[in-house]
Parts: sequence; C-alpha cells; structure tokens
Amino acid sequence: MTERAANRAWRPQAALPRSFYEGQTIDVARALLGCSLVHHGAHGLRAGRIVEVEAYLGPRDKAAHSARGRTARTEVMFGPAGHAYVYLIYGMHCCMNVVTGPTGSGSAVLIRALEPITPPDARTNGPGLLCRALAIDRRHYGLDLTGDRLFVCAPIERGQAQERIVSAKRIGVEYAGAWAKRLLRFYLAGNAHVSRR
DNA sequence: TCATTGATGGTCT
DNA sequence: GACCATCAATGAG
Repeated sequence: MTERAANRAWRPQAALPRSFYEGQTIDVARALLGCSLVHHGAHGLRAGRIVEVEAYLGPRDKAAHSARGRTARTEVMFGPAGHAYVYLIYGMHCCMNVVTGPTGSGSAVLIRALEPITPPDARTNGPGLLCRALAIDRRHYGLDLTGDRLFVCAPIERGQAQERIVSAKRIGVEYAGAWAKRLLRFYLAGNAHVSRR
C-alpha cells in the first residue's frame, strides 16, 4: 500500500497474454484481483492494483449490456477476449471492462476499483473514478489489451498471506431479476479502496 | 451517517 | 422520451 507508493519507482511488468482473458469469465474476474492495470498515455504512466471487479456472463445474464443484443456499443463484447469495452454512463463517467471468454460469448469483467499506484493519491474507488484517474475514456473502446498502451500485468508479489476474496451482489443492476442476486462481484477483503464499504 | 437529488449525454424503444 | 454497471453535493437527524 503506502509502502509500494512511497518507495523505489514502480515499473510495470509484461502485459498478460490473450489466453489469460479467454478463460471462464468468473475465473478471469477472480484472477484479475491483485493484478495491475496500466495506462501509458500522453500524460505518462498511470497505474493501479485491481481490488474490485464484476463478472458479466453474456447475453443470458440480464444485467450484462450484451443481453440487449449486438449493437454498435456492445459489438466489442462479442469479439475476441483481451480487448477493452469502455462505455459512457450517466452522461459523464466512463467505465472499463475487459472482454473475456470465447469469441462471441458477449462476456466481460467490469473493473470497479483500484488501489492507486501512480499517482499514489489518486481516487480510484469506483468504476468512473478509476477511469478518470488513469485517463481512460471512450477513445480506448476496443483497444487490444495485449499491446503496450493499456494492459493488465500479473500481481506484485508481496510475500504475505494471500488476501481473501469476497463474493457479493453486483452494484446497480436491480433491474436484472434473478441475475441481480447472483454473487458476481468480487473484491479483496478489507481493502480500503473497494467502492462501497 | 444516511437518504436524496442534480449533473449530463449516449443508447435504445 | 426513458433509462442508465456513477459521483458529489446537500440536508435532515
């Protein structure tokens, strides 16, 4: 946490390969916890450690945007895994997902919160906040996450006991009937940067 | 501390 | 025209 932020310059590792994203969406969601989200932009390097995610399981999942059909907005969800699905919500906030599973499955994982790395005082405890902090917006729609601009890299080894993962209901999807009750939100237990505590 | 509400615009009916 | 995978400001208690 503050130790990582304060000390020697943090350097991103290699981007995770496409095979990482091609797995079962729930498995990918859980595996993303602890990984670093990295953006190399005009502003320089901005990054954070993923501490909260939500899984969206494709068109059968009534909470998923892909359940509304294949449209210009959702097109990237139906493409190959390992690409960014970025959308505008409430007219002012962007949210970022990673596309998962087999091509055509329409599944993705929403990144909901980060523990900031650079800059260390950034507010990243929500899907809109983290996009703003990392300068991610709709221009990144469809971007290949196996490139070197925007990507995820493997967890930083901490030499500590592994952090426990909590499963919970997803936020803001009450309209989705039975799917709203599914425990498809995952976060690191006790982490101070989770969006709702 | 909690509940409520306004901001703001793309997407879909 | 309604809805929305959000956030910040506000006001009551």
